Amino acid sequence: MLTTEQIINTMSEHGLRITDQRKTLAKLFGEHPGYLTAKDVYEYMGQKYSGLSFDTVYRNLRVMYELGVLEQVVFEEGIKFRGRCSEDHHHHHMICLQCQKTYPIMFCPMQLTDAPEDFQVVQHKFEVFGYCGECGKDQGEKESSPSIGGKRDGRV
Amino acid sequence: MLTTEQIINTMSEHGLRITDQRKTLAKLFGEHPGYLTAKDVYEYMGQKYSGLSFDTVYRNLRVMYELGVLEQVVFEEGIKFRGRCSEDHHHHHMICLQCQKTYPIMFCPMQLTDAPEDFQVVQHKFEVFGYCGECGKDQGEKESSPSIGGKRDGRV
DNA sequence: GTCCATGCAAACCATTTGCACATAG
DNA sequence: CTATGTGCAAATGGTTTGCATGGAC
Repeated sequence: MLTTEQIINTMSEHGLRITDQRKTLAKLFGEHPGYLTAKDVYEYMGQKYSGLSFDTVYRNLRVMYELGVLEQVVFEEGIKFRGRCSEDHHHHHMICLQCQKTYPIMFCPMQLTDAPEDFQVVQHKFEVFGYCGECGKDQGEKESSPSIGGKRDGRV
Repeated sequence: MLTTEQIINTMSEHGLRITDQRKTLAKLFGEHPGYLTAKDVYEYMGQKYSGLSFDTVYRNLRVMYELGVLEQVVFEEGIKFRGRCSEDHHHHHMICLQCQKTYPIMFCPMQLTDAPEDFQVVQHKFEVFGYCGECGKDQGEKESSPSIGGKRDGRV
């Protein structure tokens, strides 16, 4: 995953101004390995910036996504963001339903999927959901305070 | 995929009233093999029912989904519906980006994914996107009028 | 006749946009 | 100093809800 500095540098190189809010965003995504919704981010940022507005968060998430420092994934509950994965080789993810951390799976099923007949493959998705070692322990017990907003609803 | 009759019967058995609109919905999903958004459905139904309201469409889609006659999948553009797949064994799908038809993939990559360490797998998603034989031919040319709203934007 | 289904209007939620002021470079 | 970033308010788009009427059984 990109580090806080890498994120800031990329933004700076592309002519974006490094405001205090953006520094905080970079830090958040540079250090937090899981997926966050716009709301999660808003709530987190809100602790530090009292007058914070939702639209600024959205704007920055979008800018960062377009710049390529953030990834965006569609879950059932909505869109979530995380720092871009710096793995270079193609891979997939196991995603923890509680803490939302992701673990790379280097195995890609496409190699083994006999693209049938005349189907022209353009893209594929392979994602595994479950509970990671950390979160597997306290199965459904007390909310074991994940780094940021982790609800154990199991929806995907 | 479920047939029109199977859909209607299931609804009837569960005490739902078979209105004309619901018959049409059943027919739509019984005959159309691809994914449709609520809007697609609304537009299609609108041709036949002039006073149609969006909320009724939503309500019926929801009821049918909860009843299990429809499946629901999250795409980047939003949620889409299709008739429930009648394949009984676990399988995945190849989805045509143009006509939205789906083709089953019986191969499941989970067997081969060495669930690493202590990760407790709960669910997985494996989806392949591309163009099917039919749609592959006229690559990006004129809109070859897919059964219902097929835009070739390739987004997933 | 009873209760569910429908249309309408309004509420709701997430996201986007326009504008004036604040501030990084 | 200038252009970009921000907060505010309002618009937008998709979806849901409350209510009274209409229709299936």
